[in-house]
Amino acid sequence: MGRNLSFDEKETLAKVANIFREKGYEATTVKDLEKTTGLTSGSLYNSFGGKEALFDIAIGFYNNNVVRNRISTFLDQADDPLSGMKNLFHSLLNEPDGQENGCLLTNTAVEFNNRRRHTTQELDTGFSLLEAAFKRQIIRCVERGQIAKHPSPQQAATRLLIFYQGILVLVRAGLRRKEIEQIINDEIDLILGRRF
Amino acid sequence: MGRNLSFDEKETLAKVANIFREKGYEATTVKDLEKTTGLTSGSLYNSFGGKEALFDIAIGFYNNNVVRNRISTFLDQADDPLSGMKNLFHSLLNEPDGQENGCLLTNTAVEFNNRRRHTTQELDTGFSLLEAAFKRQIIRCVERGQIAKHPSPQQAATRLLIFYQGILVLVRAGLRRKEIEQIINDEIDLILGRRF
DNA sequence: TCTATTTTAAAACAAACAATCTAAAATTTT
DNA sequence: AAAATTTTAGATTGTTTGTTTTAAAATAGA
Repeated sequence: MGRNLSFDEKETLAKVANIFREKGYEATTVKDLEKTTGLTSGSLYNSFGGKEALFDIAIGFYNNNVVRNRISTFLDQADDPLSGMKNLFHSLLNEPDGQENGCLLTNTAVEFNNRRRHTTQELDTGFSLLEAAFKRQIIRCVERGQIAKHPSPQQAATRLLIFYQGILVLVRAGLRRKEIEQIINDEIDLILGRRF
Repeated sequence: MGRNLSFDEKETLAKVANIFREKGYEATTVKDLEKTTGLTSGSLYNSFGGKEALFDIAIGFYNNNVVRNRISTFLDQADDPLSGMKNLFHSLLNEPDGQENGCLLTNTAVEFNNRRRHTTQELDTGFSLLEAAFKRQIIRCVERGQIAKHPSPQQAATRLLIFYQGILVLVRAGLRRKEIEQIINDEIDLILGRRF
């Protein structure tokens, strides 16, 4: 058995997912991947296959790490479920690095329409992850008495998913941050059926 | 003064806008442009400049023709403003050609983040066109007594814009058409403040 | 009809692309 | 320490990319 990999696979995939998130699949070159990971194309191809395979792996990584982590932090672990929900949406507007790269799932869904069937499947997984978390959170809000019993938590969750994606489109374009900031609380209250 | 152009400029731009809408900027090659327009690269470069210039021109065309035309047909010319609004949203789910290409503005906003500043400007124009039309329509709904006087037509219009973009993301990925179909009427009623 | 000017088609261009190959370096196992 | 096996870096591959050039065809105006 020869030597081991000199790089941390998760760390590399995080970097890869991030550059794909920033530039999209087509605009990202293998040279870009070399630069951000610090590896050469030989290493990348040896470990992951080609650019396309790397992209698919990166999306899976994004689902199982980034998305799940955000759901866990903002929703499941939140003491106050309603505030947690709102915080999650507000966090879309203030990305840590100041860039406006949106979400890899959103960006990929738009870049490829229904051409690439297997990414579509990964995307559906990611969207379903979000939607299911929204639904859980709505039920928690009801249990805490923060909102009235909702006629259809499932439908409300899908609405939130659409709202979530819509925000990410405008964020990605760098448009209307201030307006969206003010809208989020109202819209969530509205979808969740709070009356004032 | 030599000969005139042998092709119709508007017709060509419509085809160009459509292929960019389908495949995105990066994935569209000059060969694709030649194929869909029936012109050679020489003609295209002579008339419009390069690929990038052609893209910018195509977005302008899309705003001033496709978007404005949809607003006019579904909203401004609708006898029943509330139904017109709902019809516009439902039309997103059933594109005539069966493909799911979404909207050129949405797709472009996501493909380029805030890298390309001049497309950002055209995008803002397009989004504002939609938002302003939504606002007009809300006011018309109030005048007709279809909804109660809205506390902030402007804010509601922005919400509709976000909802609109969110739908286009899911449509583009070919996901959840049936669910969205059922949600549209409720969500519009909700944003517009109809009580049941 | 003639001339000037433009469009057009096809070939040609350099640059950039994803992908592969090669030989050397590294390190695990024996 | 030796042998086996893998990673690695760098060079190189053949394609594809966007763009330009060329010469011929077309046509508007005089």
